[in-house]
Amino acid sequence: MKVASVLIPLPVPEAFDYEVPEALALARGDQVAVPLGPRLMRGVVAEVRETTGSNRRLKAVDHRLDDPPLPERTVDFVEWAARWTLSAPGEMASAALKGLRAPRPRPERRVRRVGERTPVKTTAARSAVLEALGQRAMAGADLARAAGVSSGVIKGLVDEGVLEVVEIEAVAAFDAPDPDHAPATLNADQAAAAEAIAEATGKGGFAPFLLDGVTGSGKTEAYLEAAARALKADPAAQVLILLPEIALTQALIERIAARFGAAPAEWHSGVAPPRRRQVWEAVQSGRCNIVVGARSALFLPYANLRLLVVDEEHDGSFKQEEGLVYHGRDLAVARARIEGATVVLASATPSLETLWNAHHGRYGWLKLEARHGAAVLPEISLLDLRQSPPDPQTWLSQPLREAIGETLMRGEQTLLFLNRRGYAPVVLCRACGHRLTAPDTDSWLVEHRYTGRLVCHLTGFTMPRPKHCPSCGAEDSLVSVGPGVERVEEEVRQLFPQARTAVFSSDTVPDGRSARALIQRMAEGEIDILVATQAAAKGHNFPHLTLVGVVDADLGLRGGDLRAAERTFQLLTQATGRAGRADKPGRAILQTWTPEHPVLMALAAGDRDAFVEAEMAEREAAVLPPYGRLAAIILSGENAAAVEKVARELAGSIPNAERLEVYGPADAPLALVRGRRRKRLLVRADRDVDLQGFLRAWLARVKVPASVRLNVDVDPYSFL
DNA sequence: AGCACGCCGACT
DNA sequence: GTCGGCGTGCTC
Repeated sequence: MKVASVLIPLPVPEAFDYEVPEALALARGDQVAVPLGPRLMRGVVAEVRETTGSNRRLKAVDHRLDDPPLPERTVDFVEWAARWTLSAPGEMASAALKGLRAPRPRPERRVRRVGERTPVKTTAARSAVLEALGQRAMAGADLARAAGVSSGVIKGLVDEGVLEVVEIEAVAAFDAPDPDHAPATLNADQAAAAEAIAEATGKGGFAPFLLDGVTGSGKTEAYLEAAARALKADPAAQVLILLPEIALTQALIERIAARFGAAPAEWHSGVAPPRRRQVWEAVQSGRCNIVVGARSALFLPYANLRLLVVDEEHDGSFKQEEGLVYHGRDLAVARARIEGATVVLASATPSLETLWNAHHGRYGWLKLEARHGAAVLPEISLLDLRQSPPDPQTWLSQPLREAIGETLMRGEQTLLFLNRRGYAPVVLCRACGHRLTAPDTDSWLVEHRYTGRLVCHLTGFTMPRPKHCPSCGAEDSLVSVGPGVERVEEEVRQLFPQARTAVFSSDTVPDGRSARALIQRMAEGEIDILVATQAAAKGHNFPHLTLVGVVDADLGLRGGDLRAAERTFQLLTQATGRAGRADKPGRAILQTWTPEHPVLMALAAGDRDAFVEAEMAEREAAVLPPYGRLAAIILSGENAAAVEKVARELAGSIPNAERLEVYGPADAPLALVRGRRRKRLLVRADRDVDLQGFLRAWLARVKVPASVRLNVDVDPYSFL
């Protein structure tokens, strides 16, 4: 008897076994319908094996589905990713089936002539229709427009049998990219990098690279050239380019279309479901060669994936925190290993993990030193706020104000960077000191003046600004504390009433279209001063921008999170890198209360190596990533006592392990979210410890009631 | 995730 | 006396 292990999209720890009917030939990767309790479910065959009967009565696979099978390597990847992240393999498999939720796009309906048949009654309108149509097949609406008649005329002809409606299956066109369409001219560094990547891809087998080059050094041209060579050597090769944010995809798609004469497939949550099915099927059948997407594109069923690029690899947005918890960059490397493909991690400020791998020779290290085109790094200076403090209730110091004024006089642009949405991050009561928080959540309510409301950035809760303090009832006692981008813009408007200002944050540009519109206005010089959060720090270039002011360079350094320094360095490098061109040198001014901080000193000196060295030394001393590994266990539930109990049981049943410690349980940094109490345990292990094995053994010892949710985050990125 | 079974309040 | 609340448990 044949038995199939089937991955089912449920939070169960393993595949379920089913008997395979004699008549059904099944293979790993096939999609099947299997009975589960009273219903039929979609599943993916993980394994088919011969057995001599079972001690358990198995249900039988119902039938094989029409949908194409997952390639074997895709199943390998899904199973590996589930083991790595300690998540249910079936749920991981269902991430690879996301494109199949929607039906194919509706077939297009067109009308055409039936033979030589003519209408019984000929009218001017009917003649015009037949004239406009000729022997073609046209969409009814187009034909009506072309003939200048109403759609009723066409319908009449169809009813009479003179015209017929034909359905044309909308076969998605994925034009083959032409590697020779418009090659870029590369400098020596770029050419060498492209050559190294292309050579590895041609040879086949797993080959990871760090593509390391400052903004403007032309990383994109280099990896696109490598992709072109890979496609030239093997026209069936597939290339995946991952970006941290959907907002960046459009620009890259246009560059690829220009370079290859054909647009790549786009894959992210904003793509319409029917289109997703087309992309899924085209990727599975190998009809599509280049995919540009967000991290979820990692789960597509590639027929022949040869090259993966993770652009801006340091970016925290690659970490998925909800649902399946995984790091897109790490899984990209794993997928490349499983596919025997080349993977390129590109960044101007690589993550310490990636730098560690490059330093230790695990990744090839491709450096782009030469600055491409005319870009020059801005001159960065630290502005000591202890010496020139801003006036009370303002946030821009005198020297920064003067610099903005000078820039304005020269007709150039200023970017003021503050990574804080809204008007004021905290609202508190002067009478009793109470800080306003969302109900059932431990996070401050942020004041937004554009909408006139208080907003919880964690849960989305909003309320009007109250008249009375909700704690002590005092009237008109609430004050807004600290600056957000809206408040800085208010200050700018008062200082420079003649300047054209705008705010760029996820509140003012909620979608890709409005973001592009604002970026365009900025690029065309219609804005003098842009106040922006990190939403504007990434990947946009503004030719007239010559001054970047960082309002609060200390912001990310507070809080003492593992990656605080690293994130701040990356973010501020990106933000300050926006300024300047060869003919208009830029400068960046960082306002700080701690100019002696090593991160800021390294930034001012433009010395990434110094920063990396200092930060690596600290991580090494504490054996933290990349020298060690971490895993977080978050318990949450509405019943605080039940959460507490599970936390205690977990703490009481830690397996013995060497070179590994468990910290906690402690309240998670946000101990209350949407009424759910949250506790956290943190595991630290040396690099060579089997962390996942330890976690599996540990969690198997404790029974978690349904009222408490347990989330495992292997290699956590943020610590909330 | 569904969908069952299983013990305690407001209704014909 | 029942109908139904969703807490707990199972699905090969």
